[in-house]
Amino acid sequence: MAIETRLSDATIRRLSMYLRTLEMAQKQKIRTVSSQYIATENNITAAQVRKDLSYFGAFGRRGLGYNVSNLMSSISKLLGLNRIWNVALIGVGNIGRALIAYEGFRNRGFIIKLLIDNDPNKIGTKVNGLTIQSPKDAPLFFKEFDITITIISVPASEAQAAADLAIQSGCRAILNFAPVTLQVPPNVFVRQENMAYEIESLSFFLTNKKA
Amino acid sequence: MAIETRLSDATIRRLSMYLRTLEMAQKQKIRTVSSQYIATENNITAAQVRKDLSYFGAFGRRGLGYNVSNLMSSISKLLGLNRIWNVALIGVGNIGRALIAYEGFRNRGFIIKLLIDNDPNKIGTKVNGLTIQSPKDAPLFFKEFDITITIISVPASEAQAAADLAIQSGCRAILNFAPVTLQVPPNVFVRQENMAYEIESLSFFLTNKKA
DNA sequence: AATTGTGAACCTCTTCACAGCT
DNA sequence: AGCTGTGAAGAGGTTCACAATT
Repeated sequence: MAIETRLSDATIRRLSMYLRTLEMAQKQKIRTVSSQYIATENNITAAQVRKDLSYFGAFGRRGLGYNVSNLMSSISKLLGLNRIWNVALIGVGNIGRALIAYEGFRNRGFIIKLLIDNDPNKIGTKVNGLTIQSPKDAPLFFKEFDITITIISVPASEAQAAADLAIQSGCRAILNFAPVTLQVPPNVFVRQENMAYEIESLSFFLTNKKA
Repeated sequence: MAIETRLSDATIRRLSMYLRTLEMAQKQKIRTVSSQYIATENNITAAQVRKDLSYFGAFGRRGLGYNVSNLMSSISKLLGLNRIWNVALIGVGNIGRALIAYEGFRNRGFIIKLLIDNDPNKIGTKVNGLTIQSPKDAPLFFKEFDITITIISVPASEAQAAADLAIQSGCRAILNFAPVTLQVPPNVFVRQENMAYEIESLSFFLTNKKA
């Protein structure tokens, strides 16, 4: 099915949430769930769940609900999770190392195949069986490993250069952990992952909203 | 100034972005910036910047723009960043260790003072000078270190228990790295940090939107 | 001339409410 | 009776456009 409607980022993120809810339900041998069940697990409304799914098709049965295993496989397909994605990681520091070992990526088919760092002391050494490569060899290795997604975990001051390198090497999707807004061409997708922004919003609420 | 208007999460997150833009401007010895300058750096509109700031007061001068250093200190105060926040971290695994070393927290006054893990082999050992404590001693240590924010970096299956522990220990703000929607009382603030959700939204776009 | 601050218009996302299916 | 799918209504967030100020 072609996706025509303008979909919000929020809808896509919620699909990921629904998928986890379904996985947990399946572990508990639950065969069928209602939109209300999914909603309660995620602190949202049942109408939101149904509306989100309706953008992509009709997956449920009126009066009965959704078959857990069918809906899981539908959402997996929608999110492009029924395949392997080869991932490069630029910046093998503390955060980078944690991400290399992170099961949450590997479990979903995101396999880190290429490590890049500009520190001469790191280049040539191995982390988790992968040799750290020099930025100047990036275009070569991006092609060799058929990289489609790049994770940036360098300091803020180097993030734009890292993004430029990934894009020059043919990569169109970036997950950025540096606290910088990257400037990229319109055909490149960027997701910002910002631990600092989130903790700052907590301090804002603690400071201003005496609950 | 009392904050009465219903503020969106998005506005708060953008304040963090503006603060970083201002810091970068200051490093370049820029004294004054326009809303357009801040907007361009963050890929948003100038009207959005002005509207966001207007919720909190009038920080600029018509015809001139915003004084960098004044606006920095105003936003810092708004976000509650003009002080130290004592932070506990539950779950000293790969992600946890990276967060303990993460400069982005410390630089902003978020100081990790307490480490908790339920692995008997870890309890009593030290990481970055901090002794890992047992969950059963949490209430005691939360009080002793005056913890106001808890970072959860345990596996998904243990995240709710970790949140319950933090809340029982008197903590009202949680930064959650586990891919689970936490159920908490209405007076507790939770921010979800989900690396997996973000990379999945990249695979969605790569799969569906041939740009 | 440049730029802010802001009410109003606009647009997008969420919720409602109910017809339609099981 | 129970629950989905969805058009319409409602709420919320963003952009416009311009008066006010330097």
